[in-house]
Amino acid sequence: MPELPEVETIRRQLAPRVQGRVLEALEVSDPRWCWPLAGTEIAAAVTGRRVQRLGRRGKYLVWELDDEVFLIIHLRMTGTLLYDPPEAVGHARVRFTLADGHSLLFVDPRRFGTGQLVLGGEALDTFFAGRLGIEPLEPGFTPAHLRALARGCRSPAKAFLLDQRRIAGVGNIYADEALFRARIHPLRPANRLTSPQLDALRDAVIVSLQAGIDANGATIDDFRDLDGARGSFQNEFLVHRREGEPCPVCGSAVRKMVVAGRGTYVCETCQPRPRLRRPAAR
DNA sequence: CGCCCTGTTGGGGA
DNA sequence: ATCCCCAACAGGGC
Repeated sequence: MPELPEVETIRRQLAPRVQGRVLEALEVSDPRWCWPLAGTEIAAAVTGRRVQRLGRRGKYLVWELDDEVFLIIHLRMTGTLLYDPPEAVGHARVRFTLADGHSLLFVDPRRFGTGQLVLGGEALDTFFAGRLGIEPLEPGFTPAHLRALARGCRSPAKAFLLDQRRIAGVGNIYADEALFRARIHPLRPANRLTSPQLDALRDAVIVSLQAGIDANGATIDDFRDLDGARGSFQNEFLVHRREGEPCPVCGSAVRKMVVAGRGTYVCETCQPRPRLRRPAAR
């Protein structure tokens, strides 16, 4: 459930509670979590080290420990972090114990979440360079940059946004929201977007992600914050998961379709369907 | 009750 | 480059 805004929300809540603290223990009860490393190897590497900073890159949470030891956590679909959790919590996978007496529990029913150990700043750069593109909320995410990314990309705009190697952190929900705000149909090939459309898309990505951060990730109905509190407002989205409901702009019914293998919500009045290109003459 | 489908992600293989 | 399937589980519809 966490996309960039949700991971950022977790980071902001968690950072003041762990930064400057020493990790006293790490117990991994699910071997899948840190495969191919063993839980004991991760524990040995992080134990006794201080958390210098808790950062984020795309949808990854980055624990920067002493001696350039990095623990990189990804929550995938259903991962959650709980600070000082109650005793009986199902699907507990990893327990962090801090030297100040507090603890943190990684909970993940579906077990897609991962924790990886990276040694050295250079290895960290390599790790992200192979998987993540630009940070959409950083100044480098310019109209020119987005135009360069779209050039030569024949995939539908939705697939273009979901590819983490181009833009880091946009997931299925915020992709729908950004495309709606930019009035772009998810099926339109990225390399056939006009310059004004790409400029609008850049702004729409930023606005959509920032709206999610400003809502503390509470827009996703499943989202639990560090203290297990549920988001108060569900359904803050403009079109996502609003099949059949009226478009907030024009009132026509929001349609659901499958694009890039994911459920996709669109107002086909505001986001006109691309014309099928005539097959090349031969 | 059981079967089938869907899902907030990313990696690997075709 | 691009598409499809899969990981493992819960919940909803039929």
